[in-house]
Parts: sequence; C-alpha cells; structure tokens
Amino acid sequence: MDRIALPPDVVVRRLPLYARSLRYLLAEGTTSVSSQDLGERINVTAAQIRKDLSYFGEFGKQGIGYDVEKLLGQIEDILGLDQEWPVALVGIGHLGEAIARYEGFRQQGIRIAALFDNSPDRIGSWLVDLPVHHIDDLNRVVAEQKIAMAILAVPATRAQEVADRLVEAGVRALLSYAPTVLQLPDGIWVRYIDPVAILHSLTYYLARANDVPVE
Amino acid sequence: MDRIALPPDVVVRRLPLYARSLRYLLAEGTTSVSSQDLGERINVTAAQIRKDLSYFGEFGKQGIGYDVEKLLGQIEDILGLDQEWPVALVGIGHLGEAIARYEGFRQQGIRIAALFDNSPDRIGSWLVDLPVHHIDDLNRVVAEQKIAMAILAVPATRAQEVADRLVEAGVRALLSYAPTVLQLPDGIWVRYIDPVAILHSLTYYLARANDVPVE
DNA sequence: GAAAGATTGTGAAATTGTTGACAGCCTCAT
DNA sequence: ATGAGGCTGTCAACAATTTCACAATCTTTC
Repeated sequence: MDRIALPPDVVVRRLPLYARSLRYLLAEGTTSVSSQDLGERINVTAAQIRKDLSYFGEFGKQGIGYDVEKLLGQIEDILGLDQEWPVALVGIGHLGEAIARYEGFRQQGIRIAALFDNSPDRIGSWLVDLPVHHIDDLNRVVAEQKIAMAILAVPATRAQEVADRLVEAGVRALLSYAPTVLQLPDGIWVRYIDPVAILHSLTYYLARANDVPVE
Repeated sequence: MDRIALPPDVVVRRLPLYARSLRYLLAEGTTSVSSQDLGERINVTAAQIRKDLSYFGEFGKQGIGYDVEKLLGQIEDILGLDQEWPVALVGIGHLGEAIARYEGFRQQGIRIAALFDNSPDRIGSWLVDLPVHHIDDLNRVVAEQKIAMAILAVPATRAQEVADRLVEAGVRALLSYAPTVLQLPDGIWVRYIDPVAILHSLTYYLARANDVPVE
C-alpha cells in the first residue's frame, strides 16, 4: 500500500495560517490565488506552500493556481474543521475571562463548552452563558460533552496538577498559558502560549541592535 | 578577528525557557544543575542546552554543571534583562485589559508603560494606574518614555495600520495578538500569538487520532 | 490550433537544526 | 596523590526543513 509520508508538525502548524489567509481572500471576493500571491500575504515562499500542500494531495491547477473557496474547504477538512470542537477552559481569572469572552473562537470551529475553576467565589457564577464548574466536576463534564481539548489559564504552580486531571478525564490536546513545561504521557498534544518568553526573546535583539552595525 | 557565529533565532527563543526554569530552580534553593537535569525539566536534550549556550560562551564547569544563580544572571544579561523594558500596549478591549492586569510581566523585566486605544469611551480612563491615551499620542509618548517594544491587542482589521504607526513612532519589536500577518520593514522584529491557529493545528491530530493506529 | 505565458507538483540540492560521542577537566574519596 | 566518576564544550554525523529548478499541464491569444 502506497502511503504518503506523514506531514511534519511544522507543516501542520502552517496550515491554519493558509486557511486564515484564504478566509480573508474569500471575504474580499477573490476566487483564485497562486502560491506566489498567497505566500506574499503571509511571508512564506511559494515553494513552501506548494510543498506543504503536497503532503496532503493535489489542490491546484497548473497555469491557474488554487480555487480559494475549494482549497479553504479542503484545508479545513484536513484540519478537522468540518466539525465543531468543544473545548474546556480551566482557570477563570482575568485571562480566562478574556478567553471566554473572545469571539474569534466560535467563528472558527472552536466552541468554549465548559468553564472550570477552584475558587468558591467563582464557582456557580456565569460567564457568557456558561456556568463555572468546580474542577472536581471535570470528569463528568468532559465525558458528557465529549470534550477532547482544553485551554489552561491557571497559575504555573497549579498547571501540572490540572493538566494531569485533564488527561485523566480524557482530554487529548492542551493549550497552556501557564509559564511552565508540562510533563505528559505520550499521545497527548500540548502547545504553549507564553508572552513573557516571547518578549524576552525580543529584548535580545533590541539589546543587541546597537552592537551589531549593518555592515 | 575571530567572530563567533550569530546564534540562530531558534536558540534565542529557547533562552527564555532556560532562564525561567533556572528561576524555578533558584526559588527551590537548588544551587547547581547539570544540562541533563535542566533538560529533563523542560523536555530538551542535554546536548541541545549545551550547544545553545555555546553560542554565547562557556558557563559550566566540567564534572559539576552550572551554578544556577550565575547562569541565570548570565542568560538574563544576554537577553538584555539587566534593564527594564517599557512596553506600549495598544488596544484595550477584553484582551488588552487582561494583559494590562497580568502581574507576570513586571516581575520579569517587562513594564507595561503606556496604554493606547482609539475608542472615545476608553480614552482618559485609567487601568492599573495608567491612563489610556488616544493612539494619536503614540509618537509623543513613545519618545518620552523611550519605548522600543509594543503589544498589539487590536482587531485584525486595524493591526497593519497600528503596526505602521508604531514603527513610525520608533518601536522596533512587536508582539501581535491580531490574527493577521503584518508587513513590516527590515529591522523590525515581530512575533505572533494566535490561539485559534494553535487550536486548529491541534484539531488536526485529534481528527486523525482514530485513523492512525499505533502499529 | 499552435504558440506564449502562467503556475503546479516534486525530486534533488542546499541549508538549517539536532544529536552523538568523546577528550578534557573538575571534584571527591581513599 | 591518585583513581573513579561526573559533566562540559565541541566536532562531526545525522536529521529535518527549505529552496531550487523544471517537466508537465492548463489557459489565453492570435
């Protein structure tokens, strides 16, 4: 059986950017786009786009390019965005609240489906039409709602413990905002969002900008 | 003149993680650590840590490892964290507010120094001891406070325009939360935080988890 | 309906990043 | 003092990723 090579993770991470750009193109009424044009919009080379897509099949037409709507649909299918994904949000502080209120998820196949916290002050309160559950209800709610993905917005000190409980409850993919690296079993996917680390990597270049004259 | 190779950007991005882990070790009272131990904490191989550090000098002792406090100080110096960096925050919606209120920045050399928005409702109001400026005051405030870095928390539709104005005002590094790729001149550093894109890359694996049996 | 122009998909080459492996050094125990 | 054990820094091998470059194919024009 002739199996195509599995796409590397870097490629999988770029697909959502392609999809996003195609959505903008579609909204602008553009019906067709070349790898060149698409690449210029997102600062990626045309060859890279073509190569990336080639991991999944053939989507373009020689001499023409890609049909925007069709390619978007195909990438969304690849990403599993033909269905809506219910997501648990754990940690309802300032950040958790901002995440819960963010409109951008729902429009893109992600539905914040359940909120959790451990503070008695917050449990039982409502936020954007959802009740805040105690974290002890994780197993039940995750099972009931068939939740496979979670967002962690808890303090670093609690992150590992919460992650363990999420995994035990059956969650298989995590997006953590906590500034700590989680130790998780195989088969669980994690990504991190860490603005402090990002800013620290930027200060490196700013601090050195004066040292390194353009020669 | 014997110049050492410039560190690749991947390496610069990892330094803040090393620094963060060293801070935890320091807080735990650990005085010395090997590349092996450090690596296990953050899921990075020992060889990678040693190689990464080698771009910047020699910091360890054979047979012993690294002095936690000293290495932390050295990495912070490399990253330019021996000084405090004032940062402009543009866009004071739910997200901007959560960012402004986040305590994690200040403790790590990043000071949210000025807030900007364009909504008359918000301008003039105060948030964590800072007034919200109109975005037209960008040039003045950025110059006055010697701001070199900014966080964008504006809608995607406004992001390019705001980024252009920031660059014109003299900002040289940007962290954008807007789901769009910015076009900026050379010499300006940008990083993106895009939770939707991240979740979409995770749905790929979840959607395929059933297809791909572990063989 | 033939030629010109555009653009894909893809092997091969080039580049970039990671890991292996070990000489050399340092400390501690005897 | 000397030997054993532990660990760094680095060169070289390896792996992953990106880019090149071009045959194949489609559309448009004349």
